[in-house]
Amino acid sequence: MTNTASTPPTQTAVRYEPAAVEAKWQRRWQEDDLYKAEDAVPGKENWYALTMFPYPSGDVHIGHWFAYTPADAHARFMRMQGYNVMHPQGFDSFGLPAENAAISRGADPREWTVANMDNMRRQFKLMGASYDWNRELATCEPDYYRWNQYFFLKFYEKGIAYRKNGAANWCPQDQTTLANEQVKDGACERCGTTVVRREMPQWFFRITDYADELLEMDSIDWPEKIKVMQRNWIGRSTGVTIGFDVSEYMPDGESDKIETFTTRIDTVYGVTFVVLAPEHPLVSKLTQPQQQGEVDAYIENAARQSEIERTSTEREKTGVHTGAYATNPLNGEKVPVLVGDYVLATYGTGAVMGVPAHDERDFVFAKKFGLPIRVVVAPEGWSGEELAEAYIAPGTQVNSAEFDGLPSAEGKERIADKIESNGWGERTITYHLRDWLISRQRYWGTPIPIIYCDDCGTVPVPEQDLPVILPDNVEFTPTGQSPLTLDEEFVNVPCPDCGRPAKRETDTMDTFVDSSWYHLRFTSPGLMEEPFDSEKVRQWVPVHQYMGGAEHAVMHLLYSRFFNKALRDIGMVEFDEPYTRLFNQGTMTKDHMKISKRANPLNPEPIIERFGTDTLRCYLMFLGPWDQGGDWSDQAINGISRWLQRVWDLALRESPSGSDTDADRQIERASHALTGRVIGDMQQFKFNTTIAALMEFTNELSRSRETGNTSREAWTSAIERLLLHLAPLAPHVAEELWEQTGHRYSIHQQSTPGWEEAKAAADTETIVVQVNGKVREQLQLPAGVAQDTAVSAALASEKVQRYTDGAEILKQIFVPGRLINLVVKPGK
RNA sequence: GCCGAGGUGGCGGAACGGUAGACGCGCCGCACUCAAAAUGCGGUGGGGGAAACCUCGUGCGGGUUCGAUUCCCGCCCUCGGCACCA
Repeated sequence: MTNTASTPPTQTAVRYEPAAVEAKWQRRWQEDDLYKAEDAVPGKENWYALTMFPYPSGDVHIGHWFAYTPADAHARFMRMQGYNVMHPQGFDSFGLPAENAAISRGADPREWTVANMDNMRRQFKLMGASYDWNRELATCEPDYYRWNQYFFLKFYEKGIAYRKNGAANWCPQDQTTLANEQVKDGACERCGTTVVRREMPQWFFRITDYADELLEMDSIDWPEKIKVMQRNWIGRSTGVTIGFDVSEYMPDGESDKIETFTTRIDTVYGVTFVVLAPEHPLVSKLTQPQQQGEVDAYIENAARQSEIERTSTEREKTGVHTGAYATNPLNGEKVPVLVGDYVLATYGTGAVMGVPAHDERDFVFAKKFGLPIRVVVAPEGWSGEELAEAYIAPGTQVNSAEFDGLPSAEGKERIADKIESNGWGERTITYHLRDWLISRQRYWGTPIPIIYCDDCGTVPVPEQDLPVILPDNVEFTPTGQSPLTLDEEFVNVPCPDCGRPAKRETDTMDTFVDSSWYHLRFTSPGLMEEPFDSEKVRQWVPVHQYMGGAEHAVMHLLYSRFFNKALRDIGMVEFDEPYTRLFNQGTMTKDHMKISKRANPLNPEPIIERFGTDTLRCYLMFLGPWDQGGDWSDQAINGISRWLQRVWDLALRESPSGSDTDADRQIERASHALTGRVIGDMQQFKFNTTIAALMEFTNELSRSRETGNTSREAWTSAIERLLLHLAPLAPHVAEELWEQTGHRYSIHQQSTPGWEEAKAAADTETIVVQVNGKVREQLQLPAGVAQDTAVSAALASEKVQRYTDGAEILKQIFVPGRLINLVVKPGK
């Protein structure tokens, strides 16, 4: 320091220099392996704190900081609360960007990924997060992905994995199929390109078998929002499947029925037409010769439409007659069979019964095609007039034969009974959820361990031959086939069963397979013989606290739950859910706009250089409630910087040495109150109010120092408490001050200080006096003052008397420790 | 359209049904300085008033209550998710 001579005595000689402090402690913690998690520590409960691991895209950006540093603060807090905490970090390192980098600039995907991981690991270490790096894993390593293959084989054995030919979602840009969950608004979730449908054999995981169990979420403490999104995605609906006979229109005297699904069987007497999806197999058979041309043209046109166009709700409903008629089994009526693309081939049975009076879409369709609209569920007070729009709500059965007069809710049950007893159909449950399509026609992923033999068919790779290694040096020409198809050495293998020449499956797995079980691998990352050590899994999993963004609500978080249940069913884990608690952080913006590299950049590195990691960490947590995201301000971070500087000065300047017991009591009161607030807030991830409480305490200490009456003991203990609460939030500066105030390393191995409600309580309390609900006076009264004493004091106040003089007091409300409200009737 | 979260000073945001605006930013004033920066101290919702104090005020309209940002009913707006799911 150059200005020591001119420094006034009240100034500290050494200013807070974050860079030096942070480098020093990061090195020390690493040398000492301070955050290494033992699998069991006597007397401590385990706490598995997990954040959704990152994709190694290249740099740790501000969004990573916003996701990971508050999560780390919480993990650190739990450690100080006496838990044995494991907080691991790794890389979700298979995926398209690596391959796209290979295509666009000839980089090797593995080298590109490894270089990114090295860089990001370095940047992560600048965060000062309490990660146990001994447990780091990367999903692109054979030691990891071989277990994806292992699980795949187990699932195949159990029938959970299967191969099926069908129309799959195809992204023309990424040149691969996608799972339903990865299609948003008819476009690829990753690149935004409109998805098309393509017929091809693909591998699936039978997630639909778990649909009902996945709906059961009472045992997990997750945000309601995520639960709702999962429920909606699974989309369970209960109804009736009912067949409409079309035999007389079938070629060659075949007999057949159109199976339709409805949730409104109470409206079945109002059916005036039946609509098939263009892709429905009966369309070709039922189309009568005179309609053939029109139907063909319609189907061809529908096929050319994109998914977005077809599913737009604004679009006009279109359709065409097949010339065939179907018989309603309940009343024997024949209704026309049409083809319409508002009916989806992928939902229910791909055919619907049209009830225009009681379904908005059917209403529009009927109006357009001049089909009859028959009311069968009457609104209250309905007297036979025509409807201006479809009537959706419940009502009374009419025009429904023997069911007339019943409330529609009851009609639903009775009609379903009748249908079932006559064998016309049955009660059915349908789901929006489809099986998880896991095949990807891409290189940078886990090879699917299957061999196709002309003689033996589909042959699983024997377990002892795992892993099927992803070869290096393949050609990247996005042709719609996996690059692996061009690797002769990879593709051509002898059949494991008969030894004759056979070919390997060349598709790779969806990377969401990798992230479905990584939390298990963190318990035993180096293990060679098994995917994980069951004993250690028992010690650590289910994950106690999972943290990450809500964008994975129906992808990762749903897949992972499914995967856990499938593992349970093959006897590999014992619990039903992978993540007990979940917390979703919100999205960070800058100037209320999305942060993006190009349009609205916010690079953390210069911020760290200027203010230090601790300041950035605290600022991100101070922005607002973590789950609501936050808006970055270049100016406001100064406030945090100033505050930490003040903490530094308070801790290091010479302590006061007064002997005023009142001053000491005041500090003690503030100290205990602080701890109570901090513990409550930190438990609930309310970092912003935690920091506000610490700032208030800092202000209190500053005032106390000004008066100089506080004793050395009281002061020292207050500073100690401040540092202990600061430690999870600003770990470096807290550690440095801990050392400089003469404490033993490390502050991060200390416990949260204790507190007592009684000591946190004030000796006097402010009682607000209201007259008719308006605040008129504030009285300082001894704590715990009784109602009559307080009221007498209030009535003695001149300010209160102004409003009570000559008035009649009707009522007194007394809230202990808070207020008095005098309800008066004014005199005169 | 449906589901979820929100709407509070110039800004980010606090408030078990009990003093609305904690804490911070910004701004204003003062101190320190030749000066500036940094730092420290004080002030800072609107209107009125020299002040004491009065009054209005938490998206809009009602209601419950001694008392409502908070609870209830009906709207408006913003953000996120889903959406021809039969």
